[in-house]
Amino acid sequence: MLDIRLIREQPDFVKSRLATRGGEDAAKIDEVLRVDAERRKTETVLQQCNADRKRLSKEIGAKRATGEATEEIEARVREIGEEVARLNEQTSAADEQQRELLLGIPNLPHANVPAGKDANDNPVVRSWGEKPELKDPLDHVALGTKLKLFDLERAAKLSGSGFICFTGPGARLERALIQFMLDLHTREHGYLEMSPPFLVRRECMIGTTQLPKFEEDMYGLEEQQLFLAPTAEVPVTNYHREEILAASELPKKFVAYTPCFRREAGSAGRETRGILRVHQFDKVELVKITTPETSYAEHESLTADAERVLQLLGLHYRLIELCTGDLGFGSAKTYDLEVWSPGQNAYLEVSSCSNFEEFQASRMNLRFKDADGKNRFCHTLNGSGLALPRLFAALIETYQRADGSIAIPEKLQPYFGADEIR
RNA sequence: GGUGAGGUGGCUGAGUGGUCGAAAGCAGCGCUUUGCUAAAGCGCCGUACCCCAAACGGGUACCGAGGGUUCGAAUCCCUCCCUCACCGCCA
Repeated sequence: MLDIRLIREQPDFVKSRLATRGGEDAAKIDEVLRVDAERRKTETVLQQCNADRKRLSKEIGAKRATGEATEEIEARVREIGEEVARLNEQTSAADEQQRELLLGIPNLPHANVPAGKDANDNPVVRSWGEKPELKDPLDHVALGTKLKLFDLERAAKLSGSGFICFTGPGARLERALIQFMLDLHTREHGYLEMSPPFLVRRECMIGTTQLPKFEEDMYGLEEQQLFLAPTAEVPVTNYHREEILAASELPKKFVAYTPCFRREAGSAGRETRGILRVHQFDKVELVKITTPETSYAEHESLTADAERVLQLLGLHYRLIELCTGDLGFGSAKTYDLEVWSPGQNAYLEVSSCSNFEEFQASRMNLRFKDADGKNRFCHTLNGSGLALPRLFAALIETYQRADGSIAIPEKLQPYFGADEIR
């Protein structure tokens, strides 16, 4: 969340940066300032009362020791006590209100993020490879059905629409991709592999900004007060929550494969054909915890690490930068990686690489000790490396052959154990 | 799930109602002594927040979390969370 001190000291700057996102957050800033001023006023009075009570209580102790009467002071302290209780309630209510307001205000876009209204204004940063030349390519649903790589109808029988059941060579290809990506990131890019819990506490979901704003998109277990993680970002970034790390151990680089659970409320009809938008999918996720000084360099290298997957698999892609109006709630800067899908005749988002700066760290109280011994918030970053179903779709569509079989890219063959599917 | 023990500062560990934000030791930082190493002595050494133009200034809160009792709670009571041990159940 945003630093209340920054809001206090430079409200106009904060408002103008938020305005580039296109929302109406200026009113929230005014509201939070009002609550903050009120809160500090009562807090000062409260602290004065507490000081009085503390002093007088000690006096009672001293007088009792010498046998002096204390009834009068006791009565006074009791009065102050009532006042304290009242003010206490007021301050903690204001505290809570302030935190709630702050949790609902999005991050400031980094100064160099291109201004824009929506996805149409996202500039292409670079692209790699070429669109494959295919005559009447089948899309992944046709291919997958024909070669029995997955079964969407039977998956719906199990869990409803929006679920996939990979089968036979499809299941094996999925697993091969996961293994391939984990090996690449751990062996060549220096990430530490994690296999975290998939169910997480509410505080974690607040820490990485899924809550409180996007609760309707999350699956939760009401009774147990746990949520199904919509991405490994949640358990992995929160791994060090409430900790003070040594500057020397930063940056920390984690890679984790997990299933991801998303309700996708309100997205019915959009990109819902086949396996492109589902309620449960697998993903390999990259997470970094860094110092503020290095986070943007680490952001570039994290993005490059994700791109490497597509390069090694020989899949055409482009990298776009999200403009201010399209930026996610907690992000200061984001690159989206889009792979080419011959079947859709479109680019599919397979990774979103973001630098959250201290937005998440402040929510989860994740800090490090700097060279001067001061505790400062870390910066957190993450990006998919990559999301499986769309990668799967782009891969089988790109490598389909005229005879209906699918070639397996060379780098993947050792993992898949064959050079084609037919 | 049951029973029992426990959760105090970076660590170890005292503290069972008053002057305790908390003894002591270790680690860390600074200074002094010393030919070097070692050792010794002295001092500093938690976090968050509030007031102040600012300070090596003043203040409040925090002893797992939240409530309660009391003039006053690390200390007493209740609820919850977590850790450990044993038992039960289980992949």
